[in-house]
Amino acid sequence: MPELPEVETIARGLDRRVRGEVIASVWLGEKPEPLKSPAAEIASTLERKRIERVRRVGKHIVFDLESVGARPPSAAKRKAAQPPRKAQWIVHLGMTGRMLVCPADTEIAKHTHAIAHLASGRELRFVDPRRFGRLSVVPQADFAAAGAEPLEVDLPRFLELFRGRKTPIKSALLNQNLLSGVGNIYADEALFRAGIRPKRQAATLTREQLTKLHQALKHVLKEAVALGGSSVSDYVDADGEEGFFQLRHRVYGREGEPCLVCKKPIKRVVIAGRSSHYCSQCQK
DNA sequence: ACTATTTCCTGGATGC
DNA sequence: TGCATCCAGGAAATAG
Repeated sequence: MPELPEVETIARGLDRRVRGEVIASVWLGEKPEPLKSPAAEIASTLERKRIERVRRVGKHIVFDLESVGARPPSAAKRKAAQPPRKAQWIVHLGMTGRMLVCPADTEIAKHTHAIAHLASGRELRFVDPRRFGRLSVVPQADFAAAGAEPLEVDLPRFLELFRGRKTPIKSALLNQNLLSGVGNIYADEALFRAGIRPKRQAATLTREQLTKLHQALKHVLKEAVALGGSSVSDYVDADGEEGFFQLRHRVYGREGEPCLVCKKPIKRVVIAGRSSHYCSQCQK
């Protein structure tokens, strides 16, 4: 389940492997579900573009693109409607989405929904069994996440995010319109490190508690990025390498196991349809 | 304007 | 072994 650290790891790997490559042509699968933009628009936007850079915004992978096609032959034509020279390809991996870079003769995996044929002969493939992932294009280069970047948000803005919110703090952390990039694992891990129960109403948290949460969230995300993310289920990065942050999980996926601080069994409750793990002794 | 719930989707785990 | 059922969850859609 790719969250900020996993997407960051994948985006860095993709940047290293396909930066500077030109997308020659694009194949899109039959089923339209993973396509947020119309297929024809995706294809026409991606083709004959150079990948200038690959980076992460929230949980999205952003490909910054620039046209490489022949210049218009005349000034008159240049004035006519030209496709934008700059554009962005936005990929959301959902739960099970993967971006593979491989030689063209590599066998096409089941659930392959999109293939970008690169001028070098290699291919960039989007594979997503559960089809929660989404592909879209931004004709200009102005994609922005809805919420704040967790690694950049300062304390005053962080405090402001939760003011007056009656929803459980866990739900608020998962709300991408508030913070972009936090998912189930890192919400649970940050709340444990901050000593806050996931069901606590966001608005009832003290300034001191939110300050602690602000620090805990940044700390846990940075540590996870440094370790290449958490490999649970089948997550691997762009090179097929697993992350190691799952070895540092203190509550996520540890229901019934002893708290690493106080030895009390870790509890699991469902909040907004999501498993939430916490220690009833250490978190209040 | 918020908040809570439902829905989408498939593979792996579980139970009989 | 086989078959049915449940579960995982990001985020959009829907309901309240």
